[in-house]
This record gives sequence, structure tokens and C-alpha cells, in this order.
Amino acid sequence: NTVFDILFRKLCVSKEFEEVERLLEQILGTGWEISTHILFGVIRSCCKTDKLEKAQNVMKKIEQYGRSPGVQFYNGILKSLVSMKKFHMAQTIYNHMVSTQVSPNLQTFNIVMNALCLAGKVEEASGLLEEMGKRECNPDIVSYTTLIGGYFKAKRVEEAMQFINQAREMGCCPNNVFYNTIIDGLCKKGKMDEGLSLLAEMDAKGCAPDEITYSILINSFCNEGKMNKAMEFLDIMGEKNLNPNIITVNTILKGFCRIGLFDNAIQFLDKMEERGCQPD
RNA sequence: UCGCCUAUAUUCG
Repeated sequence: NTVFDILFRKLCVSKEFEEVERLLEQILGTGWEISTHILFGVIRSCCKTDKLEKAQNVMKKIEQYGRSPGVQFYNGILKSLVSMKKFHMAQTIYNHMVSTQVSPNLQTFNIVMNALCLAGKVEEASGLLEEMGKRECNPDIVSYTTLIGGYFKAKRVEEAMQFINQAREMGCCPNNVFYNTIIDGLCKKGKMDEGLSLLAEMDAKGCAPDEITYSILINSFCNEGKMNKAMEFLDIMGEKNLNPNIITVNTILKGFCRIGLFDNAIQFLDKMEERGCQPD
């Protein structure tokens, strides 16, 4: 499998998809076990380069040899297509999946929800949320977080707030990602005070703020030119034994540069390098 | 019962 992995990787980056198909046919013909992540990688490469027909050929080939991919396999492919914003491709793969009697599960729906939100189709996304309830696949905290993030990005704060309440009413257990998404949404809509009160709430509810929570707040202070507040929160992070990561550092550098404090930026960069945070 | 796969921050790309 290690050899196959290297072989397929190289063939895919050189876009030798004809050769990929031939080789795959040979391997499957021998009945050898070939690991899922290799097949997954091949299909993903096809999709990435818009070789939809190739992706389908490979999929069919796998099926011919009785290796029908399960829902997890599809979820993995759908997720990477969605993160590449290849929505049309994702749609086709989804249709294929359904046509081969593989039922979408909660994760599949959440991926589709994310796709709709990223495509700015929040109405359809909230429609899906309802649909899920009807299909004995109740939305979970991930579904709600995705949808809420979508509404914030669509600048529809009121509706985002409604879904936050709905998530609570439905008894979804809030977690860090849920809080982080909301705090980010509020801060970016100039509602920092509300964001800060959620920070207190999450702490009180046993969701310890993490690196991402702080980078959201620091980013917000930076964008308001309040570098003293940003640095204050960096210190608070340190007190909680959370280390600033490359994103935290980049955020603060941007904050200094934005208002022309280049010396402070360089000073800060040096300090972080000393502390072992290499610039990227 | 427990894990796994899905959602959140910087780069206007």
C-alpha cells in the first residue's frame, strides 16, 4: 500500500489519469486489498482538476470489483470538494451516492449544510435543517453551528440569533466551536460587547475558551485599532497556559501594521521568534 | 458503553 500510495500520488499530480485507471484496474483485478485513503485520494484528485468523468470512472471501477464505498467514504470526498468550493461536483457525487443506495447520515447532511452556507444559500440551508428533523436525523450542534455561521456571514444577524435560541431550545449541548462561531459573528458585526459577554458565559458553562476564541477577540481588537486591548488578551491567554499560534501572531502583526506601527510589529515578531513561534 | 468521520479564527488570496 505504501508503494501504491506513492505511485498514485505521483500519477495524480502529473495528471496521468489514464494511467491511474489502468493501474487501478490491474490492482483491483488481483483482488488485492488497497486502502481506502488511496482510492479516496485518487477520486479527490480527479475532482480537484475538474475531471468529473474520471472520478466517476474510478468510482464505477471500484464498484465493479465489489468494493462499494460506504457513507464515510462519500463524506470524506464531499467534505474536500466542499472545502474546495466545488459545489457542482459535490452535487454530482451526492447524487451518485444516493443512486447506489448509500443513505446519507447526519455528517453527510452537515456537509451539505456547510456547502449551502458557503454558497450563500442560507434559505436552502435552513430548509435542510427542517428536512433533517422530518427524516429522523435530528440536527445536532454541528448543524446549528454551521447554519448560524452561514447567517452571520450573510450579514443576517437577527436570523442567526433566532437559530442560536432554537439550538438551545432543542437541547443541543453547546461546545467551543458553537461559542467561537457566535463570538466571531458578533465581533465582526461590531457587537464586541455581546461577544465578550458570551466569553464569560462559555467559561461559566464549562467550555474553556481556547486559542481560537482568543484569536477571534484579538482580531477584533486589532481591527478597531485597540492594540493595547489585543495585547492584554494575549497576556490572558498566557495566564491560561494557551500558547499563541501562527494565526494569533499574524493577526497581531496585521494589527500593528494596519495603523503604521511597524516598529512594534517587528519588535513583536522578534519576541515571538525567540519564544519559538516561527513566521510562515 | 466508548471511539471515528462533519461545523469556528489570520492571509482580500
